[in-house]
Amino acid sequence: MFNTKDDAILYPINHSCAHLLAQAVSNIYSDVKFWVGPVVEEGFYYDMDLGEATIKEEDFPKIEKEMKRLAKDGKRIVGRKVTKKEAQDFFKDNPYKLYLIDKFDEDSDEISFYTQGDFTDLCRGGHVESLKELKYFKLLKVAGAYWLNDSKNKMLTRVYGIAFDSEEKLKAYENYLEECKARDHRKLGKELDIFMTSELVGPGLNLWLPNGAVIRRTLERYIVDKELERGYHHVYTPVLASSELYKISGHWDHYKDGMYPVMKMDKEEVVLRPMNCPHHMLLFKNSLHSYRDLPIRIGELGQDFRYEKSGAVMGLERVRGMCQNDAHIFVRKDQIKEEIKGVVELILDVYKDFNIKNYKFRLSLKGDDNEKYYNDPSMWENAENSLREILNELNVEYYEAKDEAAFYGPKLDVQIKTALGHELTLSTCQLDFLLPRKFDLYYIDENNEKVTPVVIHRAILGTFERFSAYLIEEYKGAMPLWLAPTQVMVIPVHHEYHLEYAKNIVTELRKLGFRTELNAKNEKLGYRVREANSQKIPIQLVVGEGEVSNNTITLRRFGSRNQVSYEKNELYKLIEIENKTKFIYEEDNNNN
RNA sequence: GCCGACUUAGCUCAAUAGGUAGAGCAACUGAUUUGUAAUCAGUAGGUUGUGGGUUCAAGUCCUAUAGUCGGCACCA
Repeated sequence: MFNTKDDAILYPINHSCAHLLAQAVSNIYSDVKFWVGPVVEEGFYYDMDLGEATIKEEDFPKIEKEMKRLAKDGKRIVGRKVTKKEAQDFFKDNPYKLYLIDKFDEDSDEISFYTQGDFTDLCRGGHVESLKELKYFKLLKVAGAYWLNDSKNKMLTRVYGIAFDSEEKLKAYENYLEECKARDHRKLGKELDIFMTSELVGPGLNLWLPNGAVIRRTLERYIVDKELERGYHHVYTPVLASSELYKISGHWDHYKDGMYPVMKMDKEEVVLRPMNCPHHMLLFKNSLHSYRDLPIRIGELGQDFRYEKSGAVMGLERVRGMCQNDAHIFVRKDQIKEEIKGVVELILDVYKDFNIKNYKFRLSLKGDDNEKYYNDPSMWENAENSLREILNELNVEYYEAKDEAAFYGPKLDVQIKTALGHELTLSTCQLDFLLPRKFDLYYIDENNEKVTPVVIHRAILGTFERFSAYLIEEYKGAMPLWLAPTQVMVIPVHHEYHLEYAKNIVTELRKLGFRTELNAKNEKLGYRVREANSQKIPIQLVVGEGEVSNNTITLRRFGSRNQVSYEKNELYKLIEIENKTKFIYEEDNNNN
């Protein structure tokens, strides 16, 4: 919607604006050493080493004013080629630029400078003609960012901004930011009483309030039923295990720091489990399997704990206590393709029910770091090629990403973007040749030989925490009927005269399985309708004199001002069908 | 974890320059007797995240600590 990076018009504007920002900063602050200032999907940023100085958000007006002044002055932005020597001389006091220049060959003819007035930057170009064209821009935020994206390096100051070619677009962007904020699941989660946290419990450990519990329970029932339909077998395993289990699996070496510390008792040493795979490996090992038994699909709504870094914790999106919609599928090599197809089908099927459309399949491949990935090149090649082959056969669109695999194998991840623009993995399907070996798993093949199975790790809803967060943001808190915490609110026009009739409706609807509440407060009807709307209750039933005498109900939906009267049973049937079809509401901008 | 900011009533927010905390909503009580997005009045509600410090005086300044937020790094 606001992609500045791939927009032919906005790219140069944002790129030049990054230079303008740097120029303004260099005029205000002394001894600033600049790193780079690229255009990103939403705007641009510039990274700089300010020495002892800091830039705060309250400094933005001052910097913006200087940017405006420079822009008004309207210097031309002029590019020219320079030699490596020339570049090195010019930036001799800037180790960051020298690092960049160093990457060029001695006789490179690709080094260029861009100059506007008294400010010159090393840059490969892509600018507007003159600073005059930069009129509609805004600085957005300031943050720290490690040089070269490496936490071992110095942290530089990064200032983000965005620029447009018209006032309207800038306004539209500001509105869009407001809209995004309104969708934030943390805000809605508080307003709609979905979840809470407490310092007495701890960061990243969420408490699901009754409304959130309904959403979660509905998701749990839904996905377990879907999986049972597809031949999964669900299990329960403990959230604790001996630390030995993770030493065998290899997780200990890779993720020790991300695990809650060991609890020591007399002779035992246990940890909170960070994932369910090892437990499921043991389940497989519990009995002897014939090649005829495979695939074996073991599912669990597994509660896990990970000690996420304090800066990473975020609402229900990144948490320390989570419940995974997990499963491990034990297959023969010849079944891999079929089974992964089944998983992808399930994902697509589920996404349809939730009306999830903005997702991308990502083939997550290993990187070059041998510490990070299990060292067995042929295993990796095999696994990565299998996944790629399957994706091509399935004819689903996907992109490949290096250095995104698990330590034990490549993944097929489904990536989504949250209301606040974070890219996250919602679903995942991982191919693993390693853990079965580590646990000495085997089945007996047709020649009576022991053969190691392959494991497919998969999570469709990912974690209930993250999936709920995503749904809340997608639906703007207005859950479709089948997921709504309170599905029906019955409102008698008069809190005494029509109470009996209203109560009967509540009883009848509850018998039909609807989560129904009564609002018979001594308040005006308008007030109680307003309450139902601010709680985003999908079905609001008003009954008064007319309804009582005709045995009817007047239906009002969340986000709509229409009122329609129905014969009682007719209405019950209508909403029963709607509940089953997982009806998705149309967007309505009049919602609160 | 790192850089920066923030934290005042259940919620959303006020409190000029340091002068002893205030409003709306919600809650409670009463009046009102309601036909589709706020009926009226009253009552109660706070060791200003927590611990130190400066000062005659701290919500306001300093310091430590916790939590939250924005990024970065991380994400099995």
